[in-house]
Amino acid sequence: MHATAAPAQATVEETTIALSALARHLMGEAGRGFMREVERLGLSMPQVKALGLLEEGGALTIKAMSDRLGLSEPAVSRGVETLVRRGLASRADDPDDRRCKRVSLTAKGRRTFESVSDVRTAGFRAFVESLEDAEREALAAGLRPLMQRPEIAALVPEGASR
Amino acid sequence: MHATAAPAQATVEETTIALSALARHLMGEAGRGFMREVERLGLSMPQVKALGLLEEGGALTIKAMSDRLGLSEPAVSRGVETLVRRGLASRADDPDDRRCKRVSLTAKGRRTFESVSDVRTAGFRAFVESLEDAEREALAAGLRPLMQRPEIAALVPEGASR
DNA sequence: TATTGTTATACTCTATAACTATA
DNA sequence: TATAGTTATAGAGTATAACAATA
Repeated sequence: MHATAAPAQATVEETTIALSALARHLMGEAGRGFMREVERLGLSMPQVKALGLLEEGGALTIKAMSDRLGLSEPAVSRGVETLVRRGLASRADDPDDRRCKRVSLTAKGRRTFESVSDVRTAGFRAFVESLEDAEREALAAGLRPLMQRPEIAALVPEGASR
Repeated sequence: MHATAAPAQATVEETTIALSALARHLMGEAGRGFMREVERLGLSMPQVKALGLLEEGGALTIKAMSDRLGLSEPAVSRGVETLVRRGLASRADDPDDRRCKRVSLTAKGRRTFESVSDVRTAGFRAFVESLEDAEREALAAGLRPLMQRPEIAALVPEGASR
């Protein structure tokens, strides 16, 4: 055992435990309002995921959605059918490959996803607002370096940093 | 607008945005292995939640589980039946009120939940290990004050801090 | 022949309603 | 009369298999 190895290892475990506890708290607390909103809109979780996928992804094929959602093609086909029937998505023939259908979000679908997404963000905001100034400042300082990572920065919604 | 209000408000929004992005990253990344383990064990999400409830809660009635899981009593009754059949939970008559059944975790059920829980923690640990030393130190410093909050400290598993 | 999407079928999970047994 | 739990039934969502259209 090296003296220099101990602190880093301790920080890994300490940070893992703290991060786990925080994540569980956020999922439980902020997730409640999220699930209520999803239910209020009469959506299922896979449908919400599909809307989120389409919101970032553009015009996707059933196959592409099936791969990224981890659902069978028939399940996606039927799910998309439901979204189209409710006016949240639209289906168009692909001119380049007529076997494919291209699924896109309608304006209503986009609004619906944003509504769900806003409720989730509001849950996180409520948590942040519940913190003491010192706690919030410390948390902000701890998160700031992580936001430089592209894989995390990519998850910031478009107009959020304005 | 007061000059002192602006920084705090800015920190709330900045922190909310960063926390949202981190939470989404963790749910997506660490959640993947979690879902794989749940599937590998042939469990559904409500079953996992039920195991978690029983793990902390002790001997619960169907009614109590129904309330806390947000599921109907018949759904819980059948779900528990499945857990009992698989040897993960046990059902006993309540001697004080013979209308009630008391549901508890078996040793196998406890091991099963810990297995699922460990995979989730491992996902968080992998993220923490992926960080640079400076990032990890900063995150640890940012989380430390939050761990003083009882509602978050309560979510730390029993033997985790040893 | 291979691939995309849909339809056919069966299974699981859920909720509401009706029922049994206790209180 | 009210409550805890189960059973009956129906609806939503899923997967596998079989099929149609296109490449």
